[in-house]
Amino acid sequence: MNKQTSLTDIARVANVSVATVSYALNNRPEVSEKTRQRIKEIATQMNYHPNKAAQGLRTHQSRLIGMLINTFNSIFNGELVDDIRKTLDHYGYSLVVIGNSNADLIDSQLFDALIIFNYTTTKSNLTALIERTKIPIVLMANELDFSNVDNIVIDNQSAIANLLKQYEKSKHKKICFFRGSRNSYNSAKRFESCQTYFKKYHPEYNISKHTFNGQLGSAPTYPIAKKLLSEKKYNFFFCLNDMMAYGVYRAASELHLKVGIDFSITGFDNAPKSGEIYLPKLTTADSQLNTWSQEVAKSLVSRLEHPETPAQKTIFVPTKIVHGDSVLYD
Amino acid sequence: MNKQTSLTDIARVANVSVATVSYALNNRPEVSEKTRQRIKEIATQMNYHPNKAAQGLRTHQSRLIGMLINTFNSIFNGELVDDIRKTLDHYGYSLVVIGNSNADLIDSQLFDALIIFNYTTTKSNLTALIERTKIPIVLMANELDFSNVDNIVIDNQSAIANLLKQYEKSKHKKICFFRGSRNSYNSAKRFESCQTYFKKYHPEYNISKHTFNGQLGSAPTYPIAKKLLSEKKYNFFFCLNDMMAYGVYRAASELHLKVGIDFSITGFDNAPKSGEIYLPKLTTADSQLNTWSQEVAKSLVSRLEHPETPAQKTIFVPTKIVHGDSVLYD
DNA sequence: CTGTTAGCGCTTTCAA
DNA sequence: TTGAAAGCGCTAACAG
Repeated sequence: MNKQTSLTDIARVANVSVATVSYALNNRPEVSEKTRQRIKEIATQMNYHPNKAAQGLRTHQSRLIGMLINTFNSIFNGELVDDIRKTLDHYGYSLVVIGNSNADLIDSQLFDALIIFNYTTTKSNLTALIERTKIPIVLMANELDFSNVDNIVIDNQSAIANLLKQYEKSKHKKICFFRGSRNSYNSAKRFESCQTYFKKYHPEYNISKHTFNGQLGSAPTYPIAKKLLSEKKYNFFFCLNDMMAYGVYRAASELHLKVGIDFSITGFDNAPKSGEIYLPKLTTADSQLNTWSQEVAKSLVSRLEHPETPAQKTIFVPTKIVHGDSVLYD
Repeated sequence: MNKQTSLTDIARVANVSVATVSYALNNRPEVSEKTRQRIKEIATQMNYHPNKAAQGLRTHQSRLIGMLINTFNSIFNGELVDDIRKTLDHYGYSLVVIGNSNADLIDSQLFDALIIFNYTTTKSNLTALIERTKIPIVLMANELDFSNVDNIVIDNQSAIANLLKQYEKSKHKKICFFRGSRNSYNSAKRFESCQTYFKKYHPEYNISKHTFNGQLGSAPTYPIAKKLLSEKKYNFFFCLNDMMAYGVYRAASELHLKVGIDFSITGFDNAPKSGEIYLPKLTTADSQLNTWSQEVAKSLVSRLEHPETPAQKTIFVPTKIVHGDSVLYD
């Protein structure tokens, strides 16, 4: 483990001061083009790479953005993370993802900003974390009111409204709901929106009595769906995410029931990876990952580059209905 | 963004020197128990958290272990990452995951060690990266010979041998293979093992002629499988991972063919999350994530704590056959 | 245009 | 048992 080359090493070889080397490598105008070239060459030859710790200590910024996630497993949306990473990269920031119990890293002044994604903890833990962390924060599945946090979340409410429009237009009227756990922000929000809608337009129908917990997964949904489908009590399955919808698909396939004919079904998320082998195509709401990741990156970068920029509080990322053939219309 | 408290701040308040504060907080014997307590209390009160950059600069170690991955999407095994993270955590190291194009972070002396997982690049890129990086490295899907790298990989060969034993015992003899791309280390290794086996035991059967590219996914596999199943040319589907096997399942279901009766099939990985809704249970090889992650963490920690420990070159993590009902025996 | 120097926050040697 | 001080590698203010 022989030492990495440092600025001092280069300075010695180039016969200049460390300052000059620093200027040269940071492309600052203080140095002549000739020296710059010479120093850059030497640096490359000596395989120089700046020491991030030293830079960070000196400048009080790391250009590192931390993303805190619960688990690398689970409902974790990789494409979204990739998108955010790329956008931040473009602005010269690096995304580093850390798990749950490494949250203490955040306190060690390693990150310039923070993205909290898919991170479930008690509200008080999260609040405490935010309160002692003064850097810009984006919450992607929460709505909390702090001066340094932007909440950038899916517009669940309008998406649900659009999805329920499909229900209104459908021939199938006996509706039931599949939701996930109560402490999933998105599942809770979506269900709330359903309730509000039904209280307003179909007050006679108490949807809580027709709601099942599919735990946001196809596996837990499948047996429930199989039972419900055989009983023929429902013919519209309103699923609060796609995975659960595919659990229903599977059950239907085994019962030789035709999706979009014998019954209707909608999902949420437009997660093609999981469902591309299912036919017919599912009618669902696309979370527009691209817009979402752009907003997240933009929020952080602008607050980082212009510290006076205030957090914008809550941004609702629009969704788009993707029309499949899983709903039978009137 | 008012400044974080530093050792100096605490020293001032406690009326001691920074050295004493450092001793106290690092639980070193040089300081009296009384002062230690007093200082610790003050530190907590002042919400002190050590600055990692400063620590790292001074000690030349960060206790940060970087994991380099290709994409956060794809064939990325979250459970495995979680396991590694937990084990490292237990030894006092934090895992941070970074994507593809942020590989330059590695050169910035931020990490004490490196895990390269699921990272596809040209061999020369990877080699160059390893050569200029002097810290301990674990490769999880590659076999490269460098003094600072351990290759800790699935024992594909013995797994394939065990899987092919199922084929030998099966009633179904018309075998075909589903593999992924050639630059997937695991897919390549597995296919190689199949070839070696057939050359030895069934030299008359040239398996390349009966091999299809399912791109390691169920979606690309599905249409190919549907065609093959209808043609009835094959009745044993040997899939180099589970996802492709589920593509075949789906095709079979649509053709009303019974898995384990009309034809046999095996997988690889034992990825329950993806397949738990498929019946009957797939016969596959379990990659024993737990053993794997332990080995990875142990290798790094021991090399970190005892720098004289040499890399052990290649460790093959054993697999275990999981018997399902997808093979019809004689 | 180039060099000298202070100092970021921390650990650790050496002296008291 | 405590403190003074050096220095990790870097940036930037200031002097020349």
